[in-house]
Amino acid sequence: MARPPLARERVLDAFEAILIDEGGRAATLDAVARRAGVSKGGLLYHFASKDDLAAGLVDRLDTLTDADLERMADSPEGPVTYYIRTSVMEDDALDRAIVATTRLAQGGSAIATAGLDRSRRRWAAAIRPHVRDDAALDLVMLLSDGLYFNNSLAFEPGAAAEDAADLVPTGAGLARLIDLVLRTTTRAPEDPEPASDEV
Amino acid sequence: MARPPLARERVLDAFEAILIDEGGRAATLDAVARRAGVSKGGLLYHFASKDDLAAGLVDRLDTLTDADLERMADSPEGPVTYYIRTSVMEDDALDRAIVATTRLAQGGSAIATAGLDRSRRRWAAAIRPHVRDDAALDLVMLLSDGLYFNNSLAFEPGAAAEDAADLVPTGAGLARLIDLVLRTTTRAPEDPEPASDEV
DNA sequence: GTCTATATAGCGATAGAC
DNA sequence: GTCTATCGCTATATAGAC
Repeated sequence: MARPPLARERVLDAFEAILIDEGGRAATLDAVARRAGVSKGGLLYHFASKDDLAAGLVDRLDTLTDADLERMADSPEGPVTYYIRTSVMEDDALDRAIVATTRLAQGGSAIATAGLDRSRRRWAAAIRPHVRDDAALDLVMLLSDGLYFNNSLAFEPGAAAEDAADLVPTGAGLARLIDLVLRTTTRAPEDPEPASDEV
Repeated sequence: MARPPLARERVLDAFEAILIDEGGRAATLDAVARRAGVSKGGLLYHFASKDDLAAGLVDRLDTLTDADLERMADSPEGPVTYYIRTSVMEDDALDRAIVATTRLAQGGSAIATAGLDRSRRRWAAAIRPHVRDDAALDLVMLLSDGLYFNNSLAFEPGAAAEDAADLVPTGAGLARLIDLVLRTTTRAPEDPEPASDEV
């Protein structure tokens, strides 16, 4: 680890913050440097190009994913509950890295797309042993993706924070949703033979 | 409707295509005009500004949402199955409009964010009567969002089309997922829920 | 390691011919 | 209704002083 230069982290924080608060188009080198309290030249000393800045954000996502996988494995509530519960935007370091990287990916950054894909596969692999079958795994993963998708839209400049409240379940609503998912994905099915014929 | 000028539609198609294929940053007026086979001046006759171009895309999304709500209401498989099934990217007009608008929203376009939010609320209102409770509605909506999120990432330049295949269920896997969701959301619960009093 | 100044190119938008 | 030409601005990136 050998803690990286502080200015470098501050630049990365600023990049992340602008991506989240104002969207991908606003995240210019000028804007990032200003927010980080350095000059553009100072920024470019730490990150040689904008692509390098994106790579730095993806590195941060990888590191935070490592830590989250450990926390998830140790979680007393179980990996499924932990994963869904922590998929609502709580503005912690991991949430911010995910939303910021998503913004980059949607702008067209290949490295951001690959980084998101990599983290997602690691979470899926860790969760798989704790759910009934592949359909159940799909359900859990997609639900989490949906939560991030909505939270990320809710944080856009066009959306009032109050309006977002009823888009995504929080508190008791989230608890009921998790309960629903747990019943659906972790237990053996009550009716062992679905025998559905429609597609 | 009084069919709009063809060139206008071609420009909108090109805008959509570039957003989907190359991401938000690549969707410049020059690139859109080139792909549509018109000059930049020609483009700007139909859409006075880039914001106006975004507004045109959102209008298209609204219109396609109208049509989809009708199809969903008439669907013999039922609204829930219809909604989930059609949430995988099939490259039809509605899918393309949604993914393209999502790219714009993540770039920071307030009008795109508002448009997505509006369509999502209309779908939610149409589905609500067909599921058990609000938690079930959340599940269905978030699952659909998750499918779009993944499909939109899979279409990014950084992701090979083959790799995307195992990210999102298709065919039989999708059928099993829908079956799982239907059992979870549409039937009366085996254990009758204690009437909860919040929300 | 951080700054200012500057080069270069690309972007959105306008003007005006046809 | 579509074109070419061009303006003014902003973006990324470089050079070189401190």
